[in-house]
Amino acid sequence: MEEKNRYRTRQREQLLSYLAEHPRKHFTAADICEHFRNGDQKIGTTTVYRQLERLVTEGQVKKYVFEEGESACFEYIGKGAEEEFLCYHLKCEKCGRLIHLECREITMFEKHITEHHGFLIDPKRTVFYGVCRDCLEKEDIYEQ
Amino acid sequence: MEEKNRYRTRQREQLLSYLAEHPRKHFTAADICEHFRNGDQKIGTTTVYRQLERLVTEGQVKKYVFEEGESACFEYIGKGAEEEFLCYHLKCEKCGRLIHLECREITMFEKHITEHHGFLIDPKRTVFYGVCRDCLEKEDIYEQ
DNA sequence: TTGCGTGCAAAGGTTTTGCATGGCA
DNA sequence: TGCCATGCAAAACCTTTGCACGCAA
Repeated sequence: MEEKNRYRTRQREQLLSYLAEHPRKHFTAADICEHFRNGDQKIGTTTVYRQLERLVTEGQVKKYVFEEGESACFEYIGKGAEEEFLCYHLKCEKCGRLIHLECREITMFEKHITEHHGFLIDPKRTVFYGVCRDCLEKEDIYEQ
Repeated sequence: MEEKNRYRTRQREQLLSYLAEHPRKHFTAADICEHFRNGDQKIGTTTVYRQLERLVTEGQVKKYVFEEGESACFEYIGKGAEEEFLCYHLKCEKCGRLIHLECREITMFEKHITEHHGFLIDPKRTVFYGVCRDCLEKEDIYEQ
């Protein structure tokens, strides 16, 4: 999947900057549209959706779906080294923390899925949802 | 959450039977509406949604919500052990197919993540995005 | 008879698409 | 100049709601 010739437009730059200025924050498409609704900053809804889609494909932004009926959330994760670019992410459903997973096991698992199930996983799109260590400990305290 | 007085209607019985006849298969609400579109089997859309919701509440049916804007999937699990039926899914980004993953490796991987990364993965929410076998083959033919 | 269930039509909300125009390289 | 990007309006989609009628118990 080669990067085609792409243009740097005002809209793309502004959108990306905005996300990058707020790491660890979740935005819905609507949030972003709202922010870029006025004056010379204006970005149309369609463009917001299309650029977000591209950024997710490129791996600069993660997309989450939490609850049904809620809009998808987007979070900036940046453009790191090539390796980091390809790493998987864990997302805590309790506290929202995003964990970068650096792990040899997953490479093996990936290979297994490709070879035995004929499926090529896309790490940029894939997110492991679950509960992180800290939140698990809190649960233990309060629920048991 | 007490069960209120509930009626056994033709629609409910037929819907439940249909699901029960296809365990481990996932249906969208649209699939079900489609199936019950004709003749004396007819069930209205609203009823399908409302009964599905009830069945989920009762625990007889599992509901997966993977992507906003895409339909939720429903899967019959019966009245028995609920946890055993939790499995992972692969989603093809090309053709949109949702694939049940039945795989021993992932259990090992899951365990590794829990033990070494302190993160408990939620299979209900987690989906592996990528490209399925069929679409990979098509790509090979046309793109190379 | 009582009140839950059904289903049509319409609403609600998010995301996508068609198409003409705009703008980067 | 050649493409890609933009953005308006409209469509597409999934799901929920209002409301009158139907039907199980």
